[in-house]
Amino acid sequence: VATVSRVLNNQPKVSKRTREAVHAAMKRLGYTPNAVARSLSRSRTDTIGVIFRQIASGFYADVMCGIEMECRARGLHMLITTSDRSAPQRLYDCDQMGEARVDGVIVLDSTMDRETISRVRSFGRPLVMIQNRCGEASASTVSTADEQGAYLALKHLLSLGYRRLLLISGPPAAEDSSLRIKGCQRALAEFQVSEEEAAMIIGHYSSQEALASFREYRARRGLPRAIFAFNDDMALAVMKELRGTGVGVPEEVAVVGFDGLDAADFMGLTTVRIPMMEMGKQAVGILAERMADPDRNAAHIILPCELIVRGSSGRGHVQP
Amino acid sequence: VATVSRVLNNQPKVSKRTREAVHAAMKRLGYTPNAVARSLSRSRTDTIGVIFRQIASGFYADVMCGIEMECRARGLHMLITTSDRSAPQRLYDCDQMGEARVDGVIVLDSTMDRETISRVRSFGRPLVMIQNRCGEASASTVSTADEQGAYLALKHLLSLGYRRLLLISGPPAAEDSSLRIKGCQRALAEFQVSEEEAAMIIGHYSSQEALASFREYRARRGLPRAIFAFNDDMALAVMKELRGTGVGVPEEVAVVGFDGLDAADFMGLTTVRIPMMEMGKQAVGILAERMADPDRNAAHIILPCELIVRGSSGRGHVQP
DNA sequence: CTGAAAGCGCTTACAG
DNA sequence: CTGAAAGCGCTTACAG
Repeated sequence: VATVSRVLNNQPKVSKRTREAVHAAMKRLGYTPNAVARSLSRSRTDTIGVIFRQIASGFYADVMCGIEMECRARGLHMLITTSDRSAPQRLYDCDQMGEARVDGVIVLDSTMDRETISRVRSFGRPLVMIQNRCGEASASTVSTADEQGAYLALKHLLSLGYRRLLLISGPPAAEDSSLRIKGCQRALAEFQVSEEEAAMIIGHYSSQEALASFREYRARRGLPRAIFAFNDDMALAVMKELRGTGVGVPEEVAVVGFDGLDAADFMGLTTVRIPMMEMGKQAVGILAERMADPDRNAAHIILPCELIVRGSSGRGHVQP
Repeated sequence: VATVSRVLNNQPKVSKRTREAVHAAMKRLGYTPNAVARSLSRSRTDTIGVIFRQIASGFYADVMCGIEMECRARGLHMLITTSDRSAPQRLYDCDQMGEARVDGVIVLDSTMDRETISRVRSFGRPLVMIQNRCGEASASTVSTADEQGAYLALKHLLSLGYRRLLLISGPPAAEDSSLRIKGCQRALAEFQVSEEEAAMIIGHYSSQEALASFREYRARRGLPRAIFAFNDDMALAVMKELRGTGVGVPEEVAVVGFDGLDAADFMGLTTVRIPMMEMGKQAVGILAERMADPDRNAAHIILPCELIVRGSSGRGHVQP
């Protein structure tokens, strides 16, 4: 038994002869190692837990794709769960993940609450947070240059001459959303445009909520000249709403999004592209390093993002 | 130890007093059950393996969402892997899943090869295949009314008066694609339109491959009057190509897809909507039943699909 | 109703 | 280089 184990783990101290004999017997008997037993004795599962806000959304799916690729490359399993649920359910799901003894966790939910995070911390395993650190100093993070991306997007709109801007933000507590707001403020300052020229409504990164807020805003204040939504889902929903109500995009209202989904490409939406797959890969990379060496310091990776200009932002406002 | 186990599993033969004492001690010590050990002794992991063709694609992501929801509802973990890889890599990934001792497997890849499937069968666990049974008589299946859906789609185009049709199919070996071809043939027969009026190119369910085939077809034979692509990804790619080259959709070429992605809604693409989440849920449902009772017969579920008419198919060809 | 004991299938010092 | 033995943390008959 011990020798078989050594052969399976490619340990050096086995004679060529027995090694071959073992391989032959394994083939003959159709033997498959039992990873559960291995996990128990090694107290290591080679499995990472991934907590997403939701699955069926372009952004999360793309990041997950990167995570999956890198897991495969490193021989890791992935256990996934979704966090867009009621608080008790979410805590329960996290506990389940903890009981499964994952070796590390990736959280991808910029709206994640503190309680859930602290539950995840209680696993005592390395944690990597994507897009939001939730104030967890000891967690590693992978994010994108949110401030800069938003700055570029708003600068783009401002330099085309648009004023009367409308920003559609994420949830107030989301770190990436706050950073994007900062980027917008920087652009406004640079163009010496007062912040009154840029109204803001909260869209919670949800196309439905963004749409509801937008309709309300529109009823009260009329149409803005340009809209910058902090993700593509919201931008696309608003763009569809505008066109559906006979408003020309970009002729009457210019629209810019954030993320770089395929759907944005299809729809000709100007956006800020985040390297989603790369984020997923990097997250697995730094997680695996901390799993191998738990004393390693938390790493913080910030990936660049890029403004992609398409039709929805138009060629600029004709100055009077 | 035994008593603690009984408490954790809510077994009846425990006095209220000890039960409470155990709970108190658990809380005090911050005890978390070790699911790995439980799996080893029960030889059951409460985990299902899910093999997708790819993750970052609307169709798969939506089905996965349904799978995840149902897994949560039933207390199952899910281990996922992607099958859109080289054959050796794919086999290796499946072996890894087998070693992890999943209790059951869901395969969602209508292009899956026989060898991989037989490897998955060798786990000796229940298997549910979504959209394609790959000739595995003993596997349960969940699919949609492919023949009927395609029939409705083509009938829609034919009844609008379009002729000179172009079908863009999936891979020849994919069962759902074959069924859709049958549905198209039925519609053609019903309209007494010869099959020459409906050319077919193979798009392999891939927007890139479909686009390449389409360009080649167009160069050789010119534009058709209407296109029916067997999934939305291909339909959207072709629609974008047409508009990008100055061809009006639907004025010059009508386009219809299949799947019912959100992107199709955004783009105003007429399509056949498949209940993707429901497919995922049902797949977990019948898998869990077979996990509980392995002698149960294979189940075969066929969910309805529905034609959603939007702008891309137009109001019909003006008869000369 | 409760506890001691064997067993799930590995890994890993420990002898030989 | 190889095998016997203990141990990973549960579950489950088996006694009491």
